[in-house]
Amino acid sequence: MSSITIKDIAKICDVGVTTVSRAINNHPDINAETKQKIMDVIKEYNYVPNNSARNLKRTDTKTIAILVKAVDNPFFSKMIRVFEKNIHGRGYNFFLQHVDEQQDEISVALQLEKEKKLKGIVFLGGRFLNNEEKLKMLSVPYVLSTVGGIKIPDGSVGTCISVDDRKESEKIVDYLCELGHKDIAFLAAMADDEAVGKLRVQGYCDSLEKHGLTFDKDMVFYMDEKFEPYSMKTGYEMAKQLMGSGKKFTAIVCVSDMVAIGASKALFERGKKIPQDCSVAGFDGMSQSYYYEPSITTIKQPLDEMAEASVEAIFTMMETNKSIDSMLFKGELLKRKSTDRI
Amino acid sequence: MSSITIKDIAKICDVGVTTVSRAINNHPDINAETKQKIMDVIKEYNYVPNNSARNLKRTDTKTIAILVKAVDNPFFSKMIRVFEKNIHGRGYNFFLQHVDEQQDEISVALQLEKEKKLKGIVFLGGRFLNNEEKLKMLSVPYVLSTVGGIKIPDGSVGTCISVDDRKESEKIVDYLCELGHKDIAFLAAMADDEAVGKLRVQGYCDSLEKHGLTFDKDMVFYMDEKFEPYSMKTGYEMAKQLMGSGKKFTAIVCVSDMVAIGASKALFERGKKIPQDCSVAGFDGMSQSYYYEPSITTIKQPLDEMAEASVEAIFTMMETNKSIDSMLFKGELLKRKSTDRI
DNA sequence: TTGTAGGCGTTATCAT
DNA sequence: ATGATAACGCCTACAA
Repeated sequence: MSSITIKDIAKICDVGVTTVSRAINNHPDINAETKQKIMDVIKEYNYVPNNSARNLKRTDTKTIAILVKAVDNPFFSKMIRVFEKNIHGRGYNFFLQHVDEQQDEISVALQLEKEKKLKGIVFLGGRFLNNEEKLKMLSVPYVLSTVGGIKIPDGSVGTCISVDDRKESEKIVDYLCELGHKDIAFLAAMADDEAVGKLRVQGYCDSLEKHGLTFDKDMVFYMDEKFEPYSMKTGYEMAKQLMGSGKKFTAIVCVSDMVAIGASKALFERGKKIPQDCSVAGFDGMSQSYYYEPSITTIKQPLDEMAEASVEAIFTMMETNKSIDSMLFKGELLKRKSTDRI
Repeated sequence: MSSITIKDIAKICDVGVTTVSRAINNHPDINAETKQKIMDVIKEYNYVPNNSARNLKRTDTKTIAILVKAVDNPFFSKMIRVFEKNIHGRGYNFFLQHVDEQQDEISVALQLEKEKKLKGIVFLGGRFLNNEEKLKMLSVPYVLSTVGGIKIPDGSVGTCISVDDRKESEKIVDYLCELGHKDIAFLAAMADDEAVGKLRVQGYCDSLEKHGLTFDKDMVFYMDEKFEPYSMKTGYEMAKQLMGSGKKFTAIVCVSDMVAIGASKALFERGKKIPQDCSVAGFDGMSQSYYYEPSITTIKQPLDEMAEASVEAIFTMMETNKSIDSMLFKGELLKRKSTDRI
């Protein structure tokens, strides 16, 4: 049952293992004929080199890992394509690894770093707050992509790339204010979300203040742990809570497009019309927001740019071995049908 | 720069490498104190065992790989959770690997099988038609999950698990017929999709025939390669094509919920009302179909059951080393607002 | 152009 | 309970 190895191939071809290795790895100094013969035998016997053995021995791997937290974030799949293109374009391989909700992404990275002899790591999403100690343990450069506000600890090489959550959140609330809304509810992330969640609420506050509106903490609703975060379901539940609260509101700003869709459903169920009875805004700029009826006003995150910048950053850091300043990207306000003058 | 190894730990603790290995792997015959001391040192030095070396040496790994084609299929993420629960519940580890559109999933599996010493493989989605030769090369049992109609070649151990695409497609078209529709368009998968795509079209035909309606090939629209398959965009484009064709239709059945959402958008753009002017039906039963306005009539695939059956099957095959008959699951017709009497 | 031998970091075997 | 040592499968000096 033990499967075929390079030695077996060597024996069959009546050559040394080195020669087989050369054939496999496209080394230059090998006779074309012998190489052909070896490749034929390899194909015939379905020989597949053992990657563990390779990784163990190899030194210069030219591979970058992308660790994705929460696979089901449709948001990320577009970025991954950009990563792929750009990384391959530079002659590197990349390796996509999913990190599930319970796993700690840094621990996974630490393992992979050794196992695959990585040159760099891109984290797509994830929680890094209060994790400086662990980040410091990473011995290769890393990018926290779509993650803002993390301080890169001295002694490690990394950077953060994200949209300017606070400013963009302010921007979309500004828009609603300009449309004449004064009672604007906010459907936020989990109460303990210190990163994205908090920043977007702050932007909301910034805008209210700027427009002379008073912030009412009861107009902010936080996700319940028991629903999937950022999901339609959670938006639906929050909107029901809002409506049940008796608070008066003419607009709802949501922490994500999916939440906005869920909230809209709750409004429709109560017989409300969007935007006539209530305006609804999202955040992220996912294609769902366009296809929904009515199309949803949102902030489009510049995913392509951010992905490109991430690759750029990781390669720069791999060369210089020095951290780069964090980058904040601007979003784009997409004015659509779900919002209107009051 | 070379990182710390088991030998270093052994030296620091003044014990043999074997003892350290025992500590790491929770072997029974080791003194509790020495074990504690070793674990402390490991923590202090942030030692992480090299997985490549482990995999190389290990024999009994108790791990199953799940290869997912097209991560961004939101459809799969729910199943993955079920897999996780059930596999861990049986004391096995599992490893999630993403396979991108260009990669050949069987080749990836072949590599992983060796690299990770896998005991079994679950393929989630993917194309396997005319790939019997390659499937045969797999030396561990496998399940093709959400994939129907593939013949498991002799000489390998595997099975297929999927919804009964043909029957369920027939079922939803039946429902539209019962509502009085006679001009039913079908937005299908790619023309060359011999699996899911073809089966669902067949179900459509079955139903038409049963109801004494004549099949009109011009009422079937296939996805264009240039759009992302099964996406809202592709549904949108197909619906526009349909409307541009001049064909009369009172209902549209779509190959997926996402396609249905895209198609709905196109209808709305032309000022059509759903379901008053046109009924729309999807397939899959994704939560999106519920949250959309109007909620979309669809066939709900029993994802949980299918995932559980997949795990059940892989473990059974790992024990018996014999293939299992393919399984077809029934879906559930969810009657919602997007469809109505003509 | 080709082959031999040693070692990558770990675990398994066999002593002690 | 613990340790020395030989694999695991591959790559890479170095030698021929």
